[in-house]
Amino acid sequence: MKLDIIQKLKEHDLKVTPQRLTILDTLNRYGHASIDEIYKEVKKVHLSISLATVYKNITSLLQVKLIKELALNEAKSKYEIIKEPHSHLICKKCGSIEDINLSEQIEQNASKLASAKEFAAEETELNIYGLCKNCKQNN
Amino acid sequence: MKLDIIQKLKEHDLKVTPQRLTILDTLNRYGHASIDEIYKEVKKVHLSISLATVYKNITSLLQVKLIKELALNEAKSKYEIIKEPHSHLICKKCGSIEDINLSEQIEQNASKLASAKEFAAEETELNIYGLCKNCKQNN
DNA sequence: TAATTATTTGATAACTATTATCAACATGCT
DNA sequence: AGCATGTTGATAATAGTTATCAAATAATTA
Repeated sequence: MKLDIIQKLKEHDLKVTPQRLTILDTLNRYGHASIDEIYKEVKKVHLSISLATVYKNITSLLQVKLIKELALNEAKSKYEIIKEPHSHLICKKCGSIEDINLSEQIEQNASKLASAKEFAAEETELNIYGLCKNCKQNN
Repeated sequence: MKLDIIQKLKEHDLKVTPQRLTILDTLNRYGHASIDEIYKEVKKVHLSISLATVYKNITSLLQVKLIKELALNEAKSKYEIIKEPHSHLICKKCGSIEDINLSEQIEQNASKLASAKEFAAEETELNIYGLCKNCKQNN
């Protein structure tokens, strides 16, 4: 089930610890989670986990590109497991984040714009801020 | 020249102080700047400006929407004066940021995707991470 | 499976970043 | 000029992140 993850950890000399797996599992279940959210959630399983352990793991998981940061305007960064490229619908009110498929058009268009400036694009990030379905109604 | 800015400040009961104008001027010249960069720069003019003053100004300028935050992955946020919508080419090596025009196509496409999810899009943000012309060469 | 090595964990100290407080001061208005 | 209100600068208080290090654990080897 998570053989690919374990393999990637081993490739980079990262050990497969229960804490690390629980962090990854939390990210999987949450989709996107902040340091605090991860910490609170992982503590349910590992009562004595240290906040520092969460930070250290996030750093190493970023380095080996198992996860990526999602830096947000006026809010704390969230982290997500790397999968296919996608965009984000970010609710300004409740903070919820929904993934949507990045149409290829957009990505192609973006890298075209970039190469016109002789910029070597590696990653395209499209974030849409606004109000989610729910918050739009209860306004 | 900056009548529109002064007007907007007054509309929101923000006073036109020299420090505040210098911060705006710095953002204008830099294009994008972090808190630290603004602080260092403004200090050249106002020797005794406090870091707290910079923070407070950034907060109030954000509130009245004269500037916006640019939250970056693995780097400190930068701030920019709000003008026409545009995208960013962000160099992972030197940290430089270049504005590019967001083709209308992309924006339209994005809000189409959003409304399909019943999401009320307010702002679309397209960031392209990679290597700038310069860093690409000296690699 | 015991021994060995390298990494990780947890606790906490150290450091960095941000916000709050408040008296003195500056701005905008009349 | 005089008043009301917002701002500044200094600094204390918080919050967020990173560094340190001994004890514990995972992975490897014998």
